[in-house]
Amino acid sequence: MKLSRASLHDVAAHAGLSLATVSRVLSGSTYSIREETRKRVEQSARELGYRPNAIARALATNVNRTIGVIIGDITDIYFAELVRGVEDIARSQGYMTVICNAERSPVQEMAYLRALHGQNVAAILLAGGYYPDSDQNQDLVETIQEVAREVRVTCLTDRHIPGIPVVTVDIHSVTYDITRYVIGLGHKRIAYVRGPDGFSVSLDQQRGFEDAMHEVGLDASWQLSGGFGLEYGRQAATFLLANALPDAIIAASDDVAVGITSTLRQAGIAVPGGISVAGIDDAKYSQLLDLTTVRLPAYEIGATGAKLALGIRGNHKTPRTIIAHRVIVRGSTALGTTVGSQP
Amino acid sequence: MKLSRASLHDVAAHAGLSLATVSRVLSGSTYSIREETRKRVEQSARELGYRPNAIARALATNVNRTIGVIIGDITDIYFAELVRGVEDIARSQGYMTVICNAERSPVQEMAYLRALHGQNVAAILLAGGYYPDSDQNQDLVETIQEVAREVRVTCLTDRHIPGIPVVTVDIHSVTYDITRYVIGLGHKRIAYVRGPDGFSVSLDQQRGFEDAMHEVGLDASWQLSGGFGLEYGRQAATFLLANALPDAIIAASDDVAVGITSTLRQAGIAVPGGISVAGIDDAKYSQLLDLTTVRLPAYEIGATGAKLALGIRGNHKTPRTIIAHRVIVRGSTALGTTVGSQP
DNA sequence: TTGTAGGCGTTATCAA
DNA sequence: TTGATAACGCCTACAA
Repeated sequence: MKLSRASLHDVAAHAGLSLATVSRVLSGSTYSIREETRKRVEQSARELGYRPNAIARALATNVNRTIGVIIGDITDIYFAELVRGVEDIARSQGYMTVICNAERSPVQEMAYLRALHGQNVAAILLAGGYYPDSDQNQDLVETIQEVAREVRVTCLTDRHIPGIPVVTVDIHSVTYDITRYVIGLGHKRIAYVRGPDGFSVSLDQQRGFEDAMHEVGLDASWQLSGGFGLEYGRQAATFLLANALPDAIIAASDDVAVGITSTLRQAGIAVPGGISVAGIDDAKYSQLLDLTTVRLPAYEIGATGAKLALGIRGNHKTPRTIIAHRVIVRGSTALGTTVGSQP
Repeated sequence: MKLSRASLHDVAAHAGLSLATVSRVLSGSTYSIREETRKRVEQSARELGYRPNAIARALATNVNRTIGVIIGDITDIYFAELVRGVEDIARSQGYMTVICNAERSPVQEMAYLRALHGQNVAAILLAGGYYPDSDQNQDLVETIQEVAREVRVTCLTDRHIPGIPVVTVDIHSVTYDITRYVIGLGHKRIAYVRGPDGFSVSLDQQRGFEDAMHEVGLDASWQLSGGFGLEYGRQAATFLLANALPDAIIAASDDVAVGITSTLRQAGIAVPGGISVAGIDDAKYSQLLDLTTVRLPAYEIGATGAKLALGIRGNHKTPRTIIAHRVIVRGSTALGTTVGSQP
């Protein structure tokens, strides 16, 4: 019996008061209202089961206490943690968070950007890398700029768009640091399993790896292209097993590292005895699996982005905020044959 | 320079046409419009950078082409897959999906329910179990019923609320089936690591385990309370190692099973040689880790729920839709000592 | 084919 | 302290 929902108008009629008065009571405005009147309004509202219409309210006030987060892949634990960071801050400020899963598609990112803009959200957080050379990237950048003229857009990945603040980890340093650590263990023949081809994060990671290798005069050309999922780890390991094995492998993500490790072990190769393996993320299972990795502060990135966007921190002008990462040394890497360097 | 956004009114003025005509062109209505007029409107809209205001549109039409999903834990891969199912269907029907992460809190579920209701979404999908005996459960049920009078609410877990359709897996059978499978391998001393205490899913699982054990006259009292995360698996395994070890362990989730398995192996216990371990979920890593488990059709549940809610399937009256699960036999379980039964 | 005007549910600005 | 009434931006009979 889908009754049509009671409006302010109905409550006013029921209470024998004006619309304005009822609105003042029910919108929690700090207006002075006679106590008895207030009571009467609340009573009527309750009897009629009144629920404010957020849409109408948003139209009238032109503010919507909602913050939108567009993420690259809901299946990736990195984004899950990032979202939790956003939500905690948003909730503490009385904002609701809506999550949009773009599945790493620029087309969908644009659609969500438009949709959130249309919803008049207070802020939009755009998380996840991009394909700099893709056909749609230019469109996407334009859409971002367009939307950003009317709502605060913050990028939670390292994009360089004038006027759009960025909160991110320094991806180049992440791979640089883990590579240096592995080199420090004495390994020389180090292979690197990349993320998706042409993806911004992959490119930054790759440069980090190469810079670290070149800096000590090692060959950085042993690279396998892949992705961030487990299956790429298995593929890479299978390929290496069928060809030649390195001393150590650095993977684009913990998932990939796990795929590599379990495939190697199934083939009878000890990790770290035979080959050292390191990942990137510090996913929740990594500690348990004793995986050496780099902790990416996903939660903090989300939280900091939300603070920035909501104006609790900085003035949304800070162009680039870097959140610190940290190499986490665990048991999937061990000293190489050549040197006994410090961890 | 936050220009105030161009409205239909502005476009009309710019094009020298009436508001109505412009609206008809820009809202994609199937009205007959002179081609030249249409061109002129589109031109003006482009020049002014017009973007429709979804809020105003929703207010005027009283329809909002968005569907809301409230999930229990964004960190849990089960919900990620479920959300993907919802999104695929929603997108195919031209709906946008917003995800709300309630973190298994009834209070937050209520808040999101209210908020989505206020947003006038086309449908709300409520996924994730609940605490039947918690203080807030009654409030939550009432909120659901209240909201459901005005927007289609569908539960994606086995809740029994009059008038609210349910799409779910038969959880009791899930544990029953995996337990029977493990029993069939010849194991007798079987321990069960539960989900969170008092949680609906845990209770159903537990009954499934107990029924299967009792049916063949085995003792079902070897249970450890826990949760769905990795850490509970490690805790449980640590406890068992310190006390007595069973022949087989059935875990409330794949994460828990992985926690158990790696902890046991680190302690030198072979899996499945020493102890068989089985999980529930069939998470994406389970195949790689060769874990025996039960495949929970999260994606299908999401997709079916969305179809139901959007009226593409059934008439939203089907009270209870069960999606099939399936035991996936892999290498973490092996024949027990007593019997050589069929897999 | 195009235009006029009323309404969607709220808030906010004036008066009273 | 309360009440009219004009926005907010858009859609849609109804008229022209």
